[in-house]
Amino acid sequence: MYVKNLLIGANICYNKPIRLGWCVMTFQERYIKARRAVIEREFSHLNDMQRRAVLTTEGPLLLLAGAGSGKTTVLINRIANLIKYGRGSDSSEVPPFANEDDLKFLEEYARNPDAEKAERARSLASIEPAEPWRLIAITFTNKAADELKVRLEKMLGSSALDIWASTFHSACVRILRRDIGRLGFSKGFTIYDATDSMTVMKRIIKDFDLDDKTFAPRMVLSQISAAKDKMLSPAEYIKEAEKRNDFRKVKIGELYMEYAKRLKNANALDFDDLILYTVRLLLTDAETREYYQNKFRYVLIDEYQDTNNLQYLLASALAGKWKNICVVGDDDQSIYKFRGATIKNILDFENQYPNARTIRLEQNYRSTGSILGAANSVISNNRGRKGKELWTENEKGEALTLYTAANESEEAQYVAARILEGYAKGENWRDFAVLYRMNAQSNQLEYAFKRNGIPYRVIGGVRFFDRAEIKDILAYLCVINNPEDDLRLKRIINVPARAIGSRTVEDIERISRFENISAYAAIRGADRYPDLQKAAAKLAAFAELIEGLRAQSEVLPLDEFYDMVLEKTGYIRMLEEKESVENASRLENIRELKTNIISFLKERERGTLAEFLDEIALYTDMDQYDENGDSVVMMTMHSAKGLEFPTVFIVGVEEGIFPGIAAVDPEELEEERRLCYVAITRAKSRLFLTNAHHRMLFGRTSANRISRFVDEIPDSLIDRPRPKVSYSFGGFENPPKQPPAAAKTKAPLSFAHPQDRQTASFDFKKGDAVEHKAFGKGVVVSVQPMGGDALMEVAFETAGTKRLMRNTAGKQMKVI
DNA sequence: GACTTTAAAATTTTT
DNA sequence: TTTTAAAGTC
Repeated sequence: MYVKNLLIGANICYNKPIRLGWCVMTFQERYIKARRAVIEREFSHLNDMQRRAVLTTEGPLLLLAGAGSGKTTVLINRIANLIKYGRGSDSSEVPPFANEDDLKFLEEYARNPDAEKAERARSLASIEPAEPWRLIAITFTNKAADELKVRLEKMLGSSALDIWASTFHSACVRILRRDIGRLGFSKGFTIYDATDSMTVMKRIIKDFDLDDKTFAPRMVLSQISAAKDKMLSPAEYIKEAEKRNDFRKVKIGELYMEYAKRLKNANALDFDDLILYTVRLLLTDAETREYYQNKFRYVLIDEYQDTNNLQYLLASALAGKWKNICVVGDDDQSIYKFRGATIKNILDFENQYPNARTIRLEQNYRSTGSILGAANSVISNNRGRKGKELWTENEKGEALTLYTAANESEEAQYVAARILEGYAKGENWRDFAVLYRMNAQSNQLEYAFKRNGIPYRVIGGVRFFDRAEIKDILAYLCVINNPEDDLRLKRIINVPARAIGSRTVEDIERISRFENISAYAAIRGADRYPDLQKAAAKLAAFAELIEGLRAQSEVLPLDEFYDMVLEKTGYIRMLEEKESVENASRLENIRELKTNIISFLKERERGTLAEFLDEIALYTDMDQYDENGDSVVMMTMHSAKGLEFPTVFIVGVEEGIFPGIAAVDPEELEEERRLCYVAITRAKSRLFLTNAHHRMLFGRTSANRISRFVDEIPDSLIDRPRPKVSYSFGGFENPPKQPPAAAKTKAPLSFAHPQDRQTASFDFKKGDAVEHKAFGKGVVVSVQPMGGDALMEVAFETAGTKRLMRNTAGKQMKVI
């Protein structure tokens, strides 16, 4: 009885005042306990570790969050806690005004919360609740940042909008737009993306008369990026190279110097610069530093395992005053070393902050036991880990399936067959994802999916924002916004053709270099330079065009202005003049860009051109991926990070592909293994691994051994095919009669030859006027046959343009 | 200055 | 194999 009372001592103390002799808790202890109990109640939907992470608000915190462990949920709740209770859950302070009555109230409220008393409870339990603007949460992708924003707003209402939830890069842009003047740049800087940097570097290498094999632009740029990561200026870089008598490195240093100079002249910053200059600003300018350090009482960094040195410095600088820095990451999911990410940041966190606390989130809510077992088993072969083992209460589920195909096209057909099978059983297309090591592998899969009428989307590869027409239009907008932007000006000066040829452009370049003015300035003063006399009239007309649009950009709403740019520049006319499939899709893309503008305007009603360009500069394809459309998705394993799917296929699990041929040293191999871990843990309930006996890649056929990663999965978790099940049969035309495992049920449908598949009774042609039950009237824009089905694009009068599968949509739609 | 041919390169790529 | 850029031709 005594023992029991002691164990539940706290409860006893609630009822009986402290007079009872055996109850040794002081007022302070009881208050802290009651306060914590009150706050804990609010997060009772979380598991113990998650809750602990939410309630640990003060000081440095390392959150090791395994795949599928509810990381984002924790982040959101932690922010909510900070805003509502401040450091109440993580402090031993007792408010000086608190009395016995308050304590009793808290104790009672903890046991029996009463909505009417919530406000008093909150004020007694909180200590300095954080104003939303005191929080900064940094992620890597816009997608993650947006998700954070949306979920925070849902939870906290509009006050959530004051939280800085953004990517590293957009946070930096925000800081720099305010204060970059202190570094001698103008606030109107433009942002160069990777392609822009490449263009500049190619040009420099040419101007320097260097061999682009010894000095491959890609390699030079990555050296420069590495230098910036170490905060080395061009001069320092050269000095270091000279000290080591490294001629090649000296040359690279000179290229770096010229690159920096050209960007400076163009008033442009590349992606690395955005962070570099922000860090430099914070380190050198006390005023700016103090402003932000004071402001951000709580700093949260997501995906910490993927941060590079600069990002690490930025995070440390921002958290410099309050030291309330919470980093979330998973060392096992670090897959971006080649981009400068260093796993050291997460491994050394506890050394950097000796008083850091570490919490592991190891319960996985996503995958079956088998999938998790496979993932754990593979990753356990890596050394240099923080150590963490995921576990789950989910059921064991189906075993993994390994399928060995004869060649890559049979492999693709196998994947298609399994998907058709699942679809026939009522699963959605979007429940399937196919992951590969490199984009080049998507081709055969696309063929197979087309043959079988499976709607699909490929993420990555040729990117929307890398398409020529999109870059052209954006270049126009950039030049209008900032005519000094030489790079983009050169891109569009003769697109569409204005009879301003490469000769003239070279003259302009020479003059602008010689006079140390921008290309645009040279163009405006064309009649003053003898070399430009001949082209002067055309150049003047071009300058006139830009000036005119520039004036309009200040008065017209952005979407109307966009239309005007398309028209006045003659870009649309150029595409319409020559009718072709390519041009049609280009027009489509340009229209797509307008939807971006419109949705941007929805967010910010009076958004300016400059603001739009900022947002678009940091935008990627992944941000366009919406989970809502129903189609199978294909992407690289890298792109899949952070996503989840009921069924996942990992194709090409072969030595030389995955792990890739370049993964020679142990460190690189470990990175590949982490990539494997990421890929496996994307799957919720079913996982297929496939390899091929012979594979043609880049025009060469090779026979690869099966990936070592497969061998690292215990036999008990994976169904391997019976020996020689398929390869005596050859390609997909002669598939194995009985595909192994998982396919035991009715395979025939899935292996039907394409031509056997029922042809639809619906027939739609391009140009048909149609009426759809749900979408109303419209016109068929395109019909692309896909196996027995067809993918149609239909422009509806009110519902916009939709992509529909003929056999499905045909039931809802008729020609009118 | 526009168009055509040829040659070389192809991990992965959050911004 | 496929894509893209740079050199060559009209």
